[in-house]
Amino acid sequence: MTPQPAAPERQRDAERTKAEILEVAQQEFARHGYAGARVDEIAARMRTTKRMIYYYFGSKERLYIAVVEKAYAEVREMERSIEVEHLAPVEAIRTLAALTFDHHDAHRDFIKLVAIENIHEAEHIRKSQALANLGTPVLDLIALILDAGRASGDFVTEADAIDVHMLISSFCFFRVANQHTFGALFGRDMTAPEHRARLRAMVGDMVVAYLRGTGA
Amino acid sequence: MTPQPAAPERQRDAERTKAEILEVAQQEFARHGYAGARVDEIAARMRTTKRMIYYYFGSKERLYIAVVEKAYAEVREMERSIEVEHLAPVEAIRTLAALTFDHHDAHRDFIKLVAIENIHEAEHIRKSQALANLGTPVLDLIALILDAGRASGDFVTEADAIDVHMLISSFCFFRVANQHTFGALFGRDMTAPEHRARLRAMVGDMVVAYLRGTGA
DNA sequence: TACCTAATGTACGTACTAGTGAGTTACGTG
DNA sequence: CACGTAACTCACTAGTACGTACATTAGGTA
Repeated sequence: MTPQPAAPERQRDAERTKAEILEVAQQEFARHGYAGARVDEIAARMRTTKRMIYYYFGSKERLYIAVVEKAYAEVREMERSIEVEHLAPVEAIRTLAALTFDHHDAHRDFIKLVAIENIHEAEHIRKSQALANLGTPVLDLIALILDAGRASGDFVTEADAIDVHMLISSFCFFRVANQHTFGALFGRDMTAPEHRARLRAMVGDMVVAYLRGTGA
Repeated sequence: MTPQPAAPERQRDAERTKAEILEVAQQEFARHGYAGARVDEIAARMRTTKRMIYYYFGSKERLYIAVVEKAYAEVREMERSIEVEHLAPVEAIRTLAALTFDHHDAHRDFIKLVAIENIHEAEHIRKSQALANLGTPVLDLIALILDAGRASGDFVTEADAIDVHMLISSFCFFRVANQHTFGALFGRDMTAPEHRARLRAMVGDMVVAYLRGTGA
């Protein structure tokens, strides 16, 4: 982030235009779903025109895939920045749960894109080479914590890293993704500050209790 | 289900036609989302015509709302049939978790409709009078189990019925709703028989461990 | 400075899609 | 069996949405 002293401010800047398209497209797709999103609407909300969307991305579908790829890349970037190796197993897993919670809380558009992609049975991300090669750093991290926890005797569980990731993700994802129907049917806004704080602690308690093996 | 001896087999039957429209529409909406669903496609998959959809439901949106109302009504019906009052608290909650798991497993279209409705921020179910009055029998049931569990000393938790419902639902919902992206990214099919059985047990272990309060 | 090309704007075409107008037929009722 | 109405068919329209042909310009380079 070196501050350019008097930015060039080119009128024509491919990178800026592409980035702006992706950002607006992400909002549009997240708000309306793939079929409900309007290419014209994306164009109208920018300083560029619809022509540029097709110039850079070729089609609505390829634009959508680019949006999803970018969103996933950001998640992986965040996962890679997690540092919990210096913590004891119980604290490490609790911290990981809290960070996952915070990440879901902060990236509503990403959550919606994942939900949309699942409605289409992941047909788009399966087409994406970029996503297949992203790797899953968080799984390695969880595996390390689980091994340490079993060695120290804190954890008594047969669950593997994928299970634990699923356990944490399901809680965090559901709270954000289903907030609207849940709120409408049960009269509770899971994203309101008081519930947010309580549920953030709850996901840690839940996963630790489970890993300690007292539910069997 | 009294078997009619030589069914009347009317050529014109409003109820049958309406029911068929709802069934096909449920599939179409679940598969493609609200915007992606095609009224013409729904009509093409039936013995009736598109005109009848408008004759009975008025608009694509009102048809969609009718589909969602019917799906939710079936869930509530199932919830009302749960009988666990004769069980000890730990077994009661474990049974409830397993039944919830089975229900999510068996109603994929419903799961997708809920996901779709959340993408649209529940704007449709908020319009529905029928859904506001459905009630939530499962919450009363959980409240009873929680009280019994606290009285018996099995449960040491501050969580209320809505929290516990959310805990169980999030796990069961995520496994089905996110199976496609999860499978594509982590290479594990959470709906494959071996994982299905394992995860079914896991949701019970998880909620019991949490309620016993050993995670704090 | 002349030139070339990436980047951009304008206007339009084609196909689709929700919704409808108007006419037709089954079927319960008196 | 006549009749009225609910149930149904067919053909059509108006508007929309993705995508593109063509014209234009900025800005780097020789």
